[in-house]
Amino acid sequence: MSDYDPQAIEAKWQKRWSDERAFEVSEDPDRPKYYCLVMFAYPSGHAHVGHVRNYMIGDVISRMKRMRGFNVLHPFGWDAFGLPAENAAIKNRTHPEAWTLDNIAHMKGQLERLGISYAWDREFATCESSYYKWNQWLFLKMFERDLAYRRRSTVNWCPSCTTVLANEQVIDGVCWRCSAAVQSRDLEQWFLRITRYADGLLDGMDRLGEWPAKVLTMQRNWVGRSEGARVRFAVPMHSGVSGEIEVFTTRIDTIFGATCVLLAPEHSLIDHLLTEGNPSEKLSQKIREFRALDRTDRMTGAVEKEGFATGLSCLNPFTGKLIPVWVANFVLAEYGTGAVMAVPAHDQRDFEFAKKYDLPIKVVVRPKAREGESIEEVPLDEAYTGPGSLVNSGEFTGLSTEDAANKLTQEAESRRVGQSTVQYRLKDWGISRQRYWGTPIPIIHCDACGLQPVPYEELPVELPKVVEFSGQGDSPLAQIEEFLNTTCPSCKGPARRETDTMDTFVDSSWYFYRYCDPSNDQQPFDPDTVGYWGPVDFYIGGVEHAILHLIYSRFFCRVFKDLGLVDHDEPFTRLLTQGMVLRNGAVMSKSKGNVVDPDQMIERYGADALRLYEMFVAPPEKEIEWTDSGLEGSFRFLTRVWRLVTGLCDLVVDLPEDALGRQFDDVHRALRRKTHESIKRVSADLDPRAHLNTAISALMELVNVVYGFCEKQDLVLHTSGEVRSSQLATIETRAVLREALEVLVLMLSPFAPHLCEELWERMGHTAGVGQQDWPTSDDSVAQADEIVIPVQVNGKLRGRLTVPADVSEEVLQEAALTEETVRAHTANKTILRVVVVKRKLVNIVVR
RNA sequence: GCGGAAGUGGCGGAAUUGGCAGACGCGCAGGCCUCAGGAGCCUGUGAGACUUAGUCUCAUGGGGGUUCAAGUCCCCCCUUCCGCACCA
Repeated sequence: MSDYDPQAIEAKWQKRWSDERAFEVSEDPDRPKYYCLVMFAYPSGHAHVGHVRNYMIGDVISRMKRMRGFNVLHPFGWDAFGLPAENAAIKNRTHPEAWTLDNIAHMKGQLERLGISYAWDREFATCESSYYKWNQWLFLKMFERDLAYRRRSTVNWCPSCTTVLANEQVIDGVCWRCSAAVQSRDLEQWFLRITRYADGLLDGMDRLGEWPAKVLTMQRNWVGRSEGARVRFAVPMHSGVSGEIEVFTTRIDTIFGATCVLLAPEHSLIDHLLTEGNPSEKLSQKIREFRALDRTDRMTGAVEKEGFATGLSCLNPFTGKLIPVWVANFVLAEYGTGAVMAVPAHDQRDFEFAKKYDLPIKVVVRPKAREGESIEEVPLDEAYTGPGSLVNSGEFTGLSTEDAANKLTQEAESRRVGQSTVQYRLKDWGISRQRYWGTPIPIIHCDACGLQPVPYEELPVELPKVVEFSGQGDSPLAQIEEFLNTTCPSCKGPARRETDTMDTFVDSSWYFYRYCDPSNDQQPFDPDTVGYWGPVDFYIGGVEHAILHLIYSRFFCRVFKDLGLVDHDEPFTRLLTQGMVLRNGAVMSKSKGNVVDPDQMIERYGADALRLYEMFVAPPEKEIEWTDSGLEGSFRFLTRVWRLVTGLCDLVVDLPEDALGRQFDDVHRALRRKTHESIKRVSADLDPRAHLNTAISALMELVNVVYGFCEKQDLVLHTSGEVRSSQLATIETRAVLREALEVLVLMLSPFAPHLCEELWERMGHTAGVGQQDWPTSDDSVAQADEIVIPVQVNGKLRGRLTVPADVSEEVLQEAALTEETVRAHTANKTILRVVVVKRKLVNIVVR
């Protein structure tokens, strides 16, 4: 009866919460809202303690915020579309849906055993047609606004997943999911025009002060805005080819030093040269070689810089001189115009290239530091890329690089040979996936009418229940005649459905809005409802989504805003990226065999101990190494709490309400002080700092102090938790104990909710601990009457003084100078100075 | 290569603004209680020295500096992790 039995307690309270629908919420304009969200789960099969950590952080914050009077939305759901389900289906001859639903059922059970305070009635899975219907709806809205479009282009192809990937899903040249090397393919694909919002995504970051700086930096790099100019170089007829080459440059100020133009191997002029010109066999050969180079090796500089003269020349519009046109393997077709002007003297890559092929190097910028020098005579051993003033630049000579850039751009514009422009690294988001288990793209291909949107009233385009998954051939949907063949909504003639499905990141880009209004069948969500709950106040998830999911969601937020469905600018006000849980130094994974199963831990120590351990071991952002002994320690602490409270609860019930108004002696005052000090510390640690680990250590200190107090009061706690000499306890003792224990249980409850509900009930309360107000500290109680002041001599600690808290500086100084050890160090020395910092320390400077 | 973050006992980690370094926990050691302890409770636990109830010295990756005072601020270096990486 009196032993801490987490299994019994946890089952009891989980049932009660569920019966009472304790965490369901509705809009309440009279209370401040708080939307606390953890990234929803991919139903891979089993949750491990790494996932659990993410959910725990959200639960602690949610429970704490509820006690602080907020109307807290804390939902959960499933990112249920995706390849693993399809692969499992192929392997096990089952259906992706069956596999997915089984996994959801299992994982939901695991989460329920952790006692997380989710509003379960808002749960949904993205594979439900009631959800993905709105993906399709949104796609059509985007199609109407030219935000969704179809285009043939070179795309990332994962040979292992047999599908296309977005740029964001290629990490260091390999597939983000399966790590297979990504290949290039030329395909017709659907894209979402995220680039339209490039500047908005950048500007919005100014408002994301509560995001980790690291994530913002990553997003900024990803968008990769750079200002510069496009300049056209005319190509006079040569071997049957002429035209012009447009280059992108951020250094138009160096254009007088451009001694060569470099083309990407895929540049259209090269195509012309190959088809209409008569290139030498050697040149054709080189171009083929360059084009065959591994895409990512080329992008990352892993291949040596190489080039070959095309035989063509072009006219530098500013010098009026003809310069050679080369094809170079390091020029990227995807970026800018696929052509660059090479300025060897002021760009390190061009410098190396020029050295290698003996191209002229013409200095056009003189560094500030070398004003007046005749720099042309000094041989360069590297490019000078810094600012300075122009030389050898015609009428622009003498201008600063900054002024020159402006003037040259104006000049280029007025002469119609170029214009200023902004270039981004960000590319439109390719969302076509040649797979089955995803949202069908609601488009119909008609030979007569072209691309036709599926009419809104025909949504959703349901995913057909396919039986066979071979893993062979192209899109599985293309093999299903009943799905494929349809009629054109416009001409009613025979037509074919689009057979690609959407990237699952579409699903996750707006699910947080759907939670606000999960069963709306008229629109994705009601704008007023999202107006109440949104944006998400606190978002918790892994840093691996720093650019993927988080940038897509910010994009969708802007689209929804343009559609008039949301009124905020950013979807997630505060972001916390939690650290991973490692075992033996590695991320937990089935293949490594180092997965820690939460169910086993719950069975041995209970969910509360598991929760507490994962929150205590390190700050939430840090990765942690799993240790069983740490979990045992947390269990031991909870047992200590259990014994303390159950052992004393007879003493603390049935006390007069005004018991705390009495006069207390030093020992009692000390406990009260600790209690109120703890309220301050724990409150500040949780909100706003989210330092959950130090909040727990403050609670542990409080428990230690209460144990010490009991010992002083001769209240001997048995192992079994019974108090031996309860009859000796005075009203005063009981009053301060009650205060301490109530505060303890209240503040521990976000971490160990089951235990605390049970203890709270045993302390004689009828309403649940989660419905209580968060305790407030009384500064007059927290204030110590006496404080300990360290005394230093020449910065070294030499003694401590116990003085009244309100001691004057003069008295403090006097006391410090007469302290015994201090005097030993000041004897026979000259006191130069005494630094007195009020309530902090005294430092005596002697010589 | 460029940028960022970090480096504190045997271990995980504490230390708002520069103000007692090592909170809290793990581990370890001793004691109490026990038939027993791998339960519980109490105590100790950075290193070293000495004239060992105490006192002193050293100590926050290394080296300099600023300051009455530095884990915290500045400069240089080392290591680790993360991000970017031919973006013209």
